[in-house]
Amino acid sequence: MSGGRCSIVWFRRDLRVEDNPALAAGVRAGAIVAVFIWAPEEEGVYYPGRVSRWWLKQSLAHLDASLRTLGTSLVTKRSSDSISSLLEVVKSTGANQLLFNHLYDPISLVRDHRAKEVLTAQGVDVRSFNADLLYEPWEVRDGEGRPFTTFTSFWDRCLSMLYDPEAPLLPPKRIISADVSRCPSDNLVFEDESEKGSNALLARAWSPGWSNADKALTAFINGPLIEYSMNRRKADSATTSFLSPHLHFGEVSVRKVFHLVRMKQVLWANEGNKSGEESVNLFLKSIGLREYSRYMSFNHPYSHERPLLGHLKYFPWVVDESYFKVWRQGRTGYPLVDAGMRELWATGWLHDRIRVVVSSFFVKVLLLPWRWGMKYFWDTLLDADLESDALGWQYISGTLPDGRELDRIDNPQFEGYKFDPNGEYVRRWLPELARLPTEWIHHPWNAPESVLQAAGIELGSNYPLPIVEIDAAKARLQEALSQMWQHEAASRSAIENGMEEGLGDTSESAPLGLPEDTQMEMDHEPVRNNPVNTVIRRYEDQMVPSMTSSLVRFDDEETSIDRRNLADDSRAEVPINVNVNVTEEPREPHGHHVMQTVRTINTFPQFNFAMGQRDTEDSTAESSSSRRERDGGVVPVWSPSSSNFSDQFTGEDNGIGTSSSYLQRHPQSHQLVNWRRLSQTG
DNA sequence: GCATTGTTCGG
DNA sequence: CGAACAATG
Repeated sequence: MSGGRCSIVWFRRDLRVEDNPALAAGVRAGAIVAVFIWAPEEEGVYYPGRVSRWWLKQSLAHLDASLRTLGTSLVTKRSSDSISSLLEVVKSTGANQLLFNHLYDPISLVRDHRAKEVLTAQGVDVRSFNADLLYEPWEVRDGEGRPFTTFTSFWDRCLSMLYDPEAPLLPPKRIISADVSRCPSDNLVFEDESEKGSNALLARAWSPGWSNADKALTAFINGPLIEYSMNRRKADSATTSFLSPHLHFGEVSVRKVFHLVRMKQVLWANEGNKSGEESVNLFLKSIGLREYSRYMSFNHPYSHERPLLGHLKYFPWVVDESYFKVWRQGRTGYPLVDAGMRELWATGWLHDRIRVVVSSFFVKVLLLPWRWGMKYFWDTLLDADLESDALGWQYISGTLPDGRELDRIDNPQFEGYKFDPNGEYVRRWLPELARLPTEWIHHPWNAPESVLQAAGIELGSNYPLPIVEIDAAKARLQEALSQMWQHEAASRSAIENGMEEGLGDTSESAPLGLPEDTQMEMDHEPVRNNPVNTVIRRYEDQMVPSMTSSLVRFDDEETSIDRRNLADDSRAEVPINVNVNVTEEPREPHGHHVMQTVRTINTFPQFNFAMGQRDTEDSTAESSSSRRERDGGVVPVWSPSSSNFSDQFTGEDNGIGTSSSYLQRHPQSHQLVNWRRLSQTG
C-alpha cells in the first residue's frame, strides 16, 4: 500500500525505531523523510543543560545509524523556528504528509498545534500519535469526565482502564527513503570546547541510543526488578532501572516497559512471589508518576513555574544567592545533602531518594524558591525532564493536593541513617569525611574533637558546620508559614473589600531568569464538568494535544468571552512571548522585577474570573485579580487557557473523590500547609 | 496472644 | 491527617 505518499517523520523526543507510531505510519504510507530539528531557542530558559545535550547528540547518532541500516538517514536542521524548518523540508522534498508523536510540555503543546495549523494550511496532511504514554491525558478522566487531581486516583484509573495500553510496534523491516538530495542536513553543535572534557567521562557510565535503552530495560527486568521493593531505600545501590534518560528522549517506549514488566508480574504472581509482585507495583508506580507528570502538564500548563496550590505565592522565600551557591557546591554541612549535590555535579545523576533529600532541604531548610532548584536540576541532570521535575518539586514544596506537607522537615541526619547506614555513599562523594567513623558520618558536628582530629577534619575549615541548625530551620519555617498565611488572609480580605490590588505578594521574584510566580488563584470555581466535550477519538486520530484542544471544553461553558481572541492568543503568540521575555534579568533586592508584561495578559484579563466563584461579584474579582497580575509585573503567560486548568485545585465542591469530605473535616489553620485547609479558607 | 499506644510515612 | 507498622504491656 505504498504509492504517492511522501511523509516527513518529525523526530523529537521519540528517538527510536521500535514502537514508533509516527514512523510506522510513514513506512506504511510510502517514502519517508526522517527529520530532527534542533531549535533550542524555542525552549526559552529551558535550553538543555550540558549533559542533556551530550545525551541527545549520542542518541541522534545512534538513531541515524539505525535508520541507515533500514534504508534512509536522519536529516538534521538547525533552526530558531521549527515550523519554518518543516516548511522548508516540505518544499525541498515534496513531502505531502507530516507525522509526529505527541509531547505534552507547554511549549510543545503550543508549537505542535501551530505546526499542524500551518502545515495543514499548506495542503500537508498532518497526523500525530501517542508514543510517550500508556494513555493520552484526555483518556483518563473521572466518572464525570474531569481530570483527576491526585496521583493515586489517576493511577488507579490507569491500571483499571477497560482497554490495555497499545501493544508495542515492531521496528520497520525496511524504509523507503524519499529523495532528500535537495534537503541538506545542518551540522548540529551540541557541545562547546569547554564542555568536551567533562562530557568525555559520561560515555563511561552511559550508553545513549534506543538499542542500548532496550538492553538496559532487559537487564533491569531480569535483574534488579525483583528486588526493587527491598532495595529502594538505599541511596547507593545500583537497583534502579536507570531508564529515565532513555525514557526522556523516547529511546524506549513506556508501553514496552509496561508490557514486559507486567508479564514478569504475572509470572511472579503465579509463583507466589509476593515481593516480586510488590516490586513490580512499586516500579510501575514510578512509571505512573512519569505519566502523571505529562498529565499534569497537559491539564495545568503552568505547573513548571507556578505552584498548583496558590498559597505558596505568599511564601517569604529567602532570596539568597549565597545559600544557593552553598547548596550547589555541596557545602551545607549536612553530609547526605552534600554528597548528593557533589554526585549530581560530577555525574548528572542522583538516586530518586537523594533527589528528595536535597530538594526538600533546599525548600524547607534553606527556604530558597523551588524554581531555582528546579532550574539547577534542569541544567545538571542527565535525565532532566521538565514535566517530571516540575512534578517532583511541586511535590516537595507542598503545592500538590497529595504532595508532602510543607511544615515537615526531614532531617538529613536521620535520612542518612536510613538511606546510607554505613556511610559509604557519603564517603564516596565527600573525601574530606572519608576517615570519619560511621557513627559520626551523618552528624560530624556531634563528634568528639579527638575523633575529628583523627579523621583529619576541622569543622568550619575543611568541612563546614551546618549552614542552618535543624531546630532553627524548623522555627524559621514555621515563621515563614505563618507569614504566608497572614499575607494570604490579608490579601484575600483586601480583595473581598474591593481593593484593587490585594496586597503585594512576597512571592518569588524572577531570579535566574525564571519567570515570576504569580497567580494560581485559589478562589476560582472549577466548572469543567462537561464530559460531552471530552475528546474521545480513535487512536490514530488527528488530535494534537494542545492548549486549544483542551479549550474546547470550557468554550462551551464560557459565554462571556471572545473565544476567537482567546484561541488565537494561545496558539500563535505564546511561545514567542516566552522566549522573548524569559531571559536573564538582573535581580533586584526586594524581588520587584521589571520585566516586560506579556501581551496575552492584557488581551485576556477576564478569563479567570468568568469561571470564577459564584458568590463573588464577578466584576470585582475580575478587576482586582487581573490588576494584581499586571502589577506583579512579571507574568509570562503563554496561554490564557492554562490558568483555567488549575482552578480545579481550588474549589471546594468540585467533588474530587474523597477530597470534599476532607474539606469538611479540617478547620482552617495557620499552622499547617495543607490544601484541604486552604480550600476552606475561601 | 492480642489489644493498646507510639512511630513512621505517605506521590 | 490516617493507614500501616512497631513496640509494649
